[in-house]
Amino acid sequence: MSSGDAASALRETRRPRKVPLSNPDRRREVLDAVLELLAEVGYERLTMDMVAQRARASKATLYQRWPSKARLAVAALEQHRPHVIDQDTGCLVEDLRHLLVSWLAGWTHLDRGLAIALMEGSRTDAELARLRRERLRRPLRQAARTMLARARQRGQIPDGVDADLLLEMPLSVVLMQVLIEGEQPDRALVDHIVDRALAPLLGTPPHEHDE
Amino acid sequence: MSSGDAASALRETRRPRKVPLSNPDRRREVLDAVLELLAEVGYERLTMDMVAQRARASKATLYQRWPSKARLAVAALEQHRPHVIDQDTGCLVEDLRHLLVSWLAGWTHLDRGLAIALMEGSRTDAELARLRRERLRRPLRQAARTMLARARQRGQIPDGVDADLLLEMPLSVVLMQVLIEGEQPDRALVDHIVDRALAPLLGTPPHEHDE
Amino acid sequence: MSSGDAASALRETRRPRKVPLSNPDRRREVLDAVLELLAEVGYERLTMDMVAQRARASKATLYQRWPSKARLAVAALEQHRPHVIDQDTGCLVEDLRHLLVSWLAGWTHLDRGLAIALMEGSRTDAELARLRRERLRRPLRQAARTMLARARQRGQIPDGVDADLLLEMPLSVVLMQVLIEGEQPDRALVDHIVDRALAPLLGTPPHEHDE
Amino acid sequence: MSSGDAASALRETRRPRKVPLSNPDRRREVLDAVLELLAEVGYERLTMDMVAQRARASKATLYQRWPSKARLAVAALEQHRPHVIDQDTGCLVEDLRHLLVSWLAGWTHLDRGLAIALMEGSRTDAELARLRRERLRRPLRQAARTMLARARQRGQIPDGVDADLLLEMPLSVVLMQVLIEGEQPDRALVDHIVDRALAPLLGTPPHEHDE
DNA sequence: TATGAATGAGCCTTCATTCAT
DNA sequence: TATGAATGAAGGCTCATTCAT
Repeated sequence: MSSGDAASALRETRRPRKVPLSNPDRRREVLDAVLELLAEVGYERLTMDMVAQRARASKATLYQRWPSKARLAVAALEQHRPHVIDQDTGCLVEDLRHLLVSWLAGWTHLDRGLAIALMEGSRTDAELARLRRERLRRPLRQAARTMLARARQRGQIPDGVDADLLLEMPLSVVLMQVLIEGEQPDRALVDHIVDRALAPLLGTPPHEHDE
Repeated sequence: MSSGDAASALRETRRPRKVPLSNPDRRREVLDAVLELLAEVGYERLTMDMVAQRARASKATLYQRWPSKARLAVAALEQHRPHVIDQDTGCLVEDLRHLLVSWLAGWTHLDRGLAIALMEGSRTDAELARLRRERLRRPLRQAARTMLARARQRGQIPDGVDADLLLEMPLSVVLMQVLIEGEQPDRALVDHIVDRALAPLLGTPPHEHDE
Repeated sequence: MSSGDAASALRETRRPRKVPLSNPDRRREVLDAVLELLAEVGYERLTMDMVAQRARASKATLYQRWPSKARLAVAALEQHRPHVIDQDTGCLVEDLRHLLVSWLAGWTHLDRGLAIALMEGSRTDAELARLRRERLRRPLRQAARTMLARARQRGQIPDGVDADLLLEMPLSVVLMQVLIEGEQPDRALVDHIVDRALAPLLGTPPHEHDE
Repeated sequence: MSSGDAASALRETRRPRKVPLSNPDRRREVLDAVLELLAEVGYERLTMDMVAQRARASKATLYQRWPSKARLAVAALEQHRPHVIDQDTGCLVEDLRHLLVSWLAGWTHLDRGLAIALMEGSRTDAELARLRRERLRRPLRQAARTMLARARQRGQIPDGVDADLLLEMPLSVVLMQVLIEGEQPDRALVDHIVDRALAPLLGTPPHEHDE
């Protein structure tokens, strides 16, 4: 009998527990459980028992691969990389809109909880603090770099304006909405910011966008 | 001299505490200890033992006044009201700068920790969730309302611009800087945002400011 | 204003707390509260706070008069004396019935709880142990003594029978019913025992009694 | 000899406990500790620390197997089943004597304390209340059923007598003696009741019994 | 005397981590 | 390697009792 597709075997939540943590699919399965729980209850309230139960592993097994709760959380968050797509529309405002929307699209219901968990855990774990800094805004910023370079070349950035702030401002507004108000971010918020602040301030003519 | 000023008695850090919690100064002293600890370790890691120790009270005494850890935290945060000053300079950009700077001035080293503690605790306590929503941005927003109304009357808000976003954007940038990057916010950051984004975008001539 | 009838003043559950414990009515009021609580929650679960609240006194006041929880409970139970009436009907079986019924009549809903509380508290307090022994059966036994003497004189006690057991048996059955089964004892149970055991065994002709 | 008999390993009171609670002998050992403590201090005053200490286990270990103090007590009492032996001597009075004596023989020094603990705990725990009803008299009653049936067939039960009371009365007397007077029940008490009440009342000739 | 308030010593329960198989 | 089980060290909350007014 060939062992077949390990991932699909795991998906059948049937008995055959026995897949070792050396198996990457099994490892991912465990880390996904951790992510879910971090998002649901936060870092402090996450217990190793919860993880063991949801991942159907024994705590001792978890400790075999990850030496502490903090390191397990770090491993889980390391694996969770948000993705952002930069697209060249020829217009700074539209490029910004695309960037923000693509970033939002990657936010699942997990991410709000994870962001808070990351802040919580950062107090006591340096690795988590590093992840917090790296993950929450850096991906978007990096993607934005080339986009803003294009805009500068096209002369779309007014004199005296720090281009980075053109991304920073809408991004921060969206993140705050999520973290503080606790609401799910959506495309409408991005459009509102773009259309009622960035576009008029940058002197870009109003854009027709679908939906 | 009679038994005299209770507050001054408290200041002498002599053993025989014994000042009752019915004394407002003593109560404030305890709540301040709670605020410090919330800022230091967060809500989940805050223990009643810590509070008792720092406030030099027994846990039983604390429970006599506040029926649970959550309610104690709420009481502490209730007492900690941020303050913001609106000043009419005749110029939207300068009014904004003043508002943000006065808001920042109210941030002590506590506030970053408290903001995170508030997010942490919100997961499990509805009162804390309410406080999170009320405290983190509402005070600034309300102060901003009249300021923005003035600017609109003066015709300083460009067509198509949602005036609220003119506050929301710099404010969010500062808050994110604090929460995500973990840095102390300072006047320089406010000035940077105002001078390198808002002013040029709003077409306001560069302003000379001290420091 | 004359202070009037202290007891009636107490009954009006209005403000005028202030009656000192030196007042016997006030003292009785407190001890009644203790009895109620003992019956409701037992000895161990009785707290001084409960007593203070129900009696509308401060704990410190209670401790002024009674030096400990155990002594307060003892005082309350001391004051609660069951009463039994012996009546001469000329017939042993009917005398017994009357005795048991009069004893039962004195049982309020309190007594079951008190009996258990007494056993609970007896483990740690010698005074309560003494009360347990004295109160639970002695009153009835003493009342029974003369009754049984009369029966002996009338020749109603068969040869070889220990007269004390003629009381002890039905009494124990009723007490067990209460303590173990947790049911309220009633006249029907007494009648059943008398009519379906004592009377036939003693050769007494069946008696007509109203229900 | 291999690692061998777990029970004998337990008997050597050496340090390295480590025998898991999955081992029935170890489990019984723990539950026996609970029974002892229940008998000694009652239900309310029983603490998990006491159990842990006497059973040489950690509290956390206890909680792994039993989810609460109440359930642990229930488990201990469930395991402690009184036993009664019915023997056919051809004579109702002697059958009764045997029944009561065999029941008494099963009473260890524990049972008085347990009976009280059961009444205490019943106030707050429904499971304990059930146990109280089931354990304290039911075993004896059931054993008595067939015995009384035999007696009825033999015509040994006088007209008008409720046979159940013939057991209930002596049984209650003994139980009350134990619970109220706090004395150890012994064979002499049973003999006294049988010889000085039941036998003469039932018209059975005096019986010679040893000791 | 009556009381508002304080407190040391627990109590039940949980958790991250480690053993032994 | 995976796991069932054990545990020291808290953590939130309560209680009998004592102060101070």
